[in-house]
Amino acid sequence: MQITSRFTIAVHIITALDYFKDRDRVNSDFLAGSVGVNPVIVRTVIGKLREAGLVHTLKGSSGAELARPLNEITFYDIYKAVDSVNEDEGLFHFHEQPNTECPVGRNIHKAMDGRLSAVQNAMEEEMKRITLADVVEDTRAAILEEE
Amino acid sequence: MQITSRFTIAVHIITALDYFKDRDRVNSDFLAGSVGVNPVIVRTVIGKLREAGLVHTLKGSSGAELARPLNEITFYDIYKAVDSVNEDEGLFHFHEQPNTECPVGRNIHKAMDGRLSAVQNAMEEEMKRITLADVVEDTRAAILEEE
DNA sequence: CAAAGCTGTAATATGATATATTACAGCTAT
DNA sequence: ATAGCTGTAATATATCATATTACAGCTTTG
Repeated sequence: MQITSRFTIAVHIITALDYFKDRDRVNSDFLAGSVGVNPVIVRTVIGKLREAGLVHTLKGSSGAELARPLNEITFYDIYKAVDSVNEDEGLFHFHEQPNTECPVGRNIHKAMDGRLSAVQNAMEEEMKRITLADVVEDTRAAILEEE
Repeated sequence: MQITSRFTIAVHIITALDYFKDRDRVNSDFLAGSVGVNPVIVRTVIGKLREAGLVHTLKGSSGAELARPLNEITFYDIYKAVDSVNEDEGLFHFHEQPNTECPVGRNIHKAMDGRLSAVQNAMEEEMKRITLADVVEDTRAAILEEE
C-alpha cells in the first residue's frame, strides 16, 4: 500500500502558491496544470488545507493564501489535513476478526497495539521535523541550478 | 490509507505457531480459525514468510516452523516479507505527472524525495526495534492474566 | 501402499478506496 | 451585467485487498 498522493499534491500546491504568489490567475486550473491532476482534486485538497487552517481562500475568487509562514507548516500538518491515513484505526490495518475463542486471538491486540502506535508515532515525529520552508528552499535552489 | 492487514496477520500467525508449537494439526485451517481469515490467505502469507527465510515449511505437511529465534525476528522483517508497502515507489504515492513545463513541477521531486525517504526510514527503524519475542511475551502474559 | 490430510498456487469474484470527470449553484471581480 | 472562479455533489473508472473455489501433487497414517 501507499499513502495517498493527496499528500504530495498538497505539498506541491503549497509550494506553487508560494512560488507564484505575485502572479495573477493562480486558480485551480493553473495549479492542476502544474500538479498534473484534475482541477476538482486541487479544489478539494485546498479545501482540506483550509479546514485545517493552513490556507485562506475566498469563495469565488482565485489565489489562496498561506495562513502561516512556511517554516511553521510541517509535513505532519499537511498529512493530517488531507487525511493521509485512516483517522480512527491508524496506519496499520488490523485484521478484523481475531477469534476470541482462541487465547492468541483474544490477546493479540493487547500485545500489538502499543507497538503499532510506536511505529506510527516515529513516522509522525519525523514528519513534524520537516517544514514547507525546507521544500520551498530546495525547490527554488533546484530551479536556479537549472541553467 | 492503511498498511495491509497481511502484516498483522503474519504477526498473529507467527505468535500462534510459537504458542501452539507442541500441538498437532496446526494447519492453515486451524490458523485461519484463530486469525479469522480464509485459509488461502494464511497459506499465501506463510508462503511469503518462507520466501523471506523466516519459517520452514514442508509441502503437503502441516506445522510450519520458525527459522530463527523469536528475538531475531523483527516487525521490519515481517513487514518486508509480506510486501506491506510498494517496493518500487515506497511508502508515499507521489502524484504521477507533475508538469515538466512548470519550474515547480520540474523540481518538486528533487525537493521532496529525500525527505519522504527520511520519514519512511524513521518508521522502518522503529520496526527494527520490535521483535516477535516482545509480542509473544506480552501475549502469553495477557493469557495468564485472564483468570 | 492406499486413503486421507495438507500445501502451494492459479483463477476468479467481490468490495473498498483513490482518482477523474461532469455539472452547477452561488460568490467575486471587472 | 458579464465572465471567472470556488465549493461541492454525483457519478464513473481503475486499482488493490481480500475471499473463495479448485486442484495437482506432496506427506502422513493405518
